[in-house]
Amino acid sequence: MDDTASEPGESDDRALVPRATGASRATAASRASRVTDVARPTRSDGTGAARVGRASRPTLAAVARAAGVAPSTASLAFSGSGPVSEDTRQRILAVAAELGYDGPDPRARSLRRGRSGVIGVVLDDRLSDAFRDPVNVLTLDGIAEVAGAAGVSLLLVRSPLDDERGMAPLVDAPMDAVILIGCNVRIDPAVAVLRRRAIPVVAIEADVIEGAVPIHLDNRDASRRAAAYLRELGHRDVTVVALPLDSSRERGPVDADRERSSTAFTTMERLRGVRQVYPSAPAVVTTGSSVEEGRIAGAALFAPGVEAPTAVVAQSDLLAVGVISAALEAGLRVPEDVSVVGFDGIHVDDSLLHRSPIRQLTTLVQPFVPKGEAAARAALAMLEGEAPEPASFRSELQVGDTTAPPRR
Amino acid sequence: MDDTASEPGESDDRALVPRATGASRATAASRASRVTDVARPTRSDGTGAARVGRASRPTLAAVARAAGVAPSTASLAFSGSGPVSEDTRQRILAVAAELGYDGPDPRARSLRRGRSGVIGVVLDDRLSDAFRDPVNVLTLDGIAEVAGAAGVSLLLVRSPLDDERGMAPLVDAPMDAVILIGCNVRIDPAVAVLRRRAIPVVAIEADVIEGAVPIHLDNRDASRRAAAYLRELGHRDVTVVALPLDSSRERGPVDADRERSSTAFTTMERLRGVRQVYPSAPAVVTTGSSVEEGRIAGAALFAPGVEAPTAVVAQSDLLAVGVISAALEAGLRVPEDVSVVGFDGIHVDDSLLHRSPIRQLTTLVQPFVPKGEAAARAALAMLEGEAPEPASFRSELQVGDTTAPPRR
DNA sequence: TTGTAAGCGTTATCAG
DNA sequence: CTGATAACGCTTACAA
Repeated sequence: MDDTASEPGESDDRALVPRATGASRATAASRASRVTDVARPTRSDGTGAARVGRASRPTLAAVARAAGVAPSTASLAFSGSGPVSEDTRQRILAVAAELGYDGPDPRARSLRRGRSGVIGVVLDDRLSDAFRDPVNVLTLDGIAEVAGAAGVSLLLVRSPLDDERGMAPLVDAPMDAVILIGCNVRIDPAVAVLRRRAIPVVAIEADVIEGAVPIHLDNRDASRRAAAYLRELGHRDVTVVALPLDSSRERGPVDADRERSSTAFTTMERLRGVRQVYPSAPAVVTTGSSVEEGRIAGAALFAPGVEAPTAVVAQSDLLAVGVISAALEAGLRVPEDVSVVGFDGIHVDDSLLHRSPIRQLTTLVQPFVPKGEAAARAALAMLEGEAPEPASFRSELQVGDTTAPPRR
Repeated sequence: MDDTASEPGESDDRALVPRATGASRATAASRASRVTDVARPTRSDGTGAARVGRASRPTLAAVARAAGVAPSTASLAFSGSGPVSEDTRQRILAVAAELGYDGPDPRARSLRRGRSGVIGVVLDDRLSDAFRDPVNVLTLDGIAEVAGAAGVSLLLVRSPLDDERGMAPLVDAPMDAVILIGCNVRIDPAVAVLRRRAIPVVAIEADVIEGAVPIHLDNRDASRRAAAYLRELGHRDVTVVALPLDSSRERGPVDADRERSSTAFTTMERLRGVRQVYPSAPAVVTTGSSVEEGRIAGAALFAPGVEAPTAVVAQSDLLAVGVISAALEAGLRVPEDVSVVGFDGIHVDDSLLHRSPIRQLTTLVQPFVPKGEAAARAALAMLEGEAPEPASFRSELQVGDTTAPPRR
C-alpha cells in the first residue's frame, strides 16, 4: 500500500539538492569501505550518501542539506522549540517526507539532551511473578498513568541480583529516573551507582535509602491497628503469616536470627506493628505473596495436634485467602474458630471465599494507585530539577467478616 | 575541529578535582541565565566541560586521562571487548573507582553502537487495563523470560492513538525492536515509521503487516473447531460474544457494516471461524475482555422475551465466565439450558464457576508463554541480523463441563 | 598492547 | 529568523 513511501530515494529530488560540501561526501563514502557497494545505483549527491553505508535512514543533516538549510534550522523545524518561518518549516517537512525521514533519532537526541524520556521501574521478582501480584500491577497502574501523561515510557527492570554483573540492566539501560517498587532485597549498591550517575531514585516502601525519595506507607502503624482490633475482640493467640524476609525466600518459622538479618523492610515493618500489640506473636514466613503460599502456611498452623492460633495476621490479602482456605479445609470455621486479617485491600475474587459465607476480608486497605502516582510525580519532578515531594500514605482498616471474638 | 585534543596538558590536575559541591542547585540557573559564571568555559577540555553544564559524572575520557591512557584503552578496559594488559586494566579501574565512574553512559553508548538494549512492547490498552488481562500478562511473561536472559529490557509502550502526535512514544523512545502484542487497532502508520527506521517489528496475532514478522495463532481454525464441536452436539442456535471490533469499542450487535470496517484482526478471525460452521451466527461485541463485559452481553442474550441461543461462543475466557454468570442469573442452567465456549485457556478462578457445579470451562487453550517467547526470540534474531523465524501456534479444544447437547 | 582519529545524529549557543 | 560550529560520551578501525 505504501510502496512508494518506502522508496524515498527514487524520487527525482536532485533538483532540490543544493551543493553538498565535497568534504562530507568524501567522509560518507569512505565509511562504506565496501568496494562492492559501488554496484548499487549510487547517487553522488548528499541524498545518496545517507544510504550508502547500510540500509540506514536519512539523517537530519541530510534533510537539511536537501532542503538547503542548516542542520540547526532543520532541528528546530522538528522540535518546534524555536523560531522558524512557516515557509521554511514546510519546506523542510516536505523534503523530510520525501526522503523518508520521520524525525530525530531517539538515541542521538537523548545523548545530546541528556534525557531519554524513560523511567525505569524496578521490580523485585521475575516479571512473570511480579505481574501476578495485584499489588505490583496496581502500583504500576498509578505510575503508568502519570508517566504516560507526561510522555514518558516505562522500562521494566528486574531488581539487581546480588550477583556482581547482576545490576547490569540497571546500569546499562538508558533511564532518566528510577522507581523502586516493592524492593525488599537490599539494593544499596545499585542505588549508589544511580546516584553517582545523577539518576533520581524514588523508593516505594523501602527502608531509608541514602539519596532516594521515599514514598511511604504506614505499614507498621496499620499493622498495629489491625492487631489492636484483634485484641479488642479478645484474641490472645495471634500468629503472623509473613511475606519473605529476604531474597533467599526460605519458608518457615521466623526466629530471632532470621528476623535480625532480614532485608525486607515492608515485611519487618508489618511484623513490628503486630508486635507492638502482641510482643511475642510467632510468625511464619512464606516464599511470596500468593494464595498457595498462604494455604501452605495455614496448613501448618491448623495441622492436627498443633495448638492453632485464634487469629492470624496475614501480611497480604492473597496470603489471607490462602490461610482461610487452609482453615476451612482443616474443618475450622472463619471467623468463628479462627479470625484472619489481610493486608492490601485488593479485590480478591477467589472461589473459596464464596463457597463459605465469607463476603469480605477484614484487611488494611492501602491506596495503591495514588502511591504509584505519587512515585511517578516525584520522579518527574526530580527530572525537572524541582524538589521531589516525598509522600506518605495511610492504610485503612476495613472490617469484614473474617474476624470475630475468639470462642474461648 | 579537534577540540578535545586542544588542551591536553592542563587536564591532569583538574581531572582529579572532585565534583563541585552544591553545584546541583545551580544547574537550572546556569543553563538559563548565569552569564558571568560561564564566561570562560569554552576553553575547557572534556573534564571541565563535564562539570560546567550540570553536576554530571566523570566521563570515560576523564578516567582515561587520569589514568594516563587513551580513551580507547579505557573503553576496552570496561567493555572487555579487546586486548588490554591486566596491569593497565586494573589501573584504569582503580582510577575510575576513585573518580566515581561506574561505566559508560548508556545514552552515548547506544548512539555509538546503534543499539540501546531495549525492546519495546506495544500494548493495545492503557497499561492499567492491559495488566488486568491475563492474556497480556502471560504473553509478557514469555517475552520477559527470553529478553531477560539476553540482557535486554522491556519498554512498555501504549499502542499509538489515532491522534497525530499519538505515536510519539513509539517514535521517540529508544528501542532496538518492537513487539506488538494484541494490537487490534490498525497501526500501520506507526509500523511504517519503524520500518523506515530499520527497527524490527514482531506482530503477535496481527493481520499481515508489511515488514513485520508474524507470530501466528490459529484463531480462525480453532474457532471453527469449537463451533464444529457445538454442531456435533446438535446446536443450531449459536451466538458469538465478541471482543472489540475496533478502537472505538462500541458495545452492541454486529452488523455487516461494522464487521466490514473492523480493524481487530483477532476478533474477526475468531468470528470467521465460527461462521464457517454457522454462517449466519449473530454476534454481539463487547468493549473488552472482562467478566463484567461478558455478563453485560449475556444479560442481553438471556433477557426475558428474547429467544436465547442454545450455545454461546465467547471470544475469551473472561467473557465466557461473564456469560455463564448472566445465564445463571437469568435462571438458566449451564450446560443444560445453554452451552458456553471460551477462548484462551487461562486459569479462571471465579466464584461463579464454583457456586455452580461447573468445574471446567470448555475452551480453546492457547500457548501464551511460548508465543511470547517466540516473539522475543524473533525480535532478538532480527537484532543480530539473522533471519527472523515467524512462528505459528495452535490452540487445543479443551472440553469442559460448560457444553452439552441442546435440550431441544 | 596501546594510541589516534573519526565520527554516531542531535541540539545548544551564539553570531549574523 | 537562520547558519556555523561545537559539543554530548562513547566505540572502533586503523596505525604505531
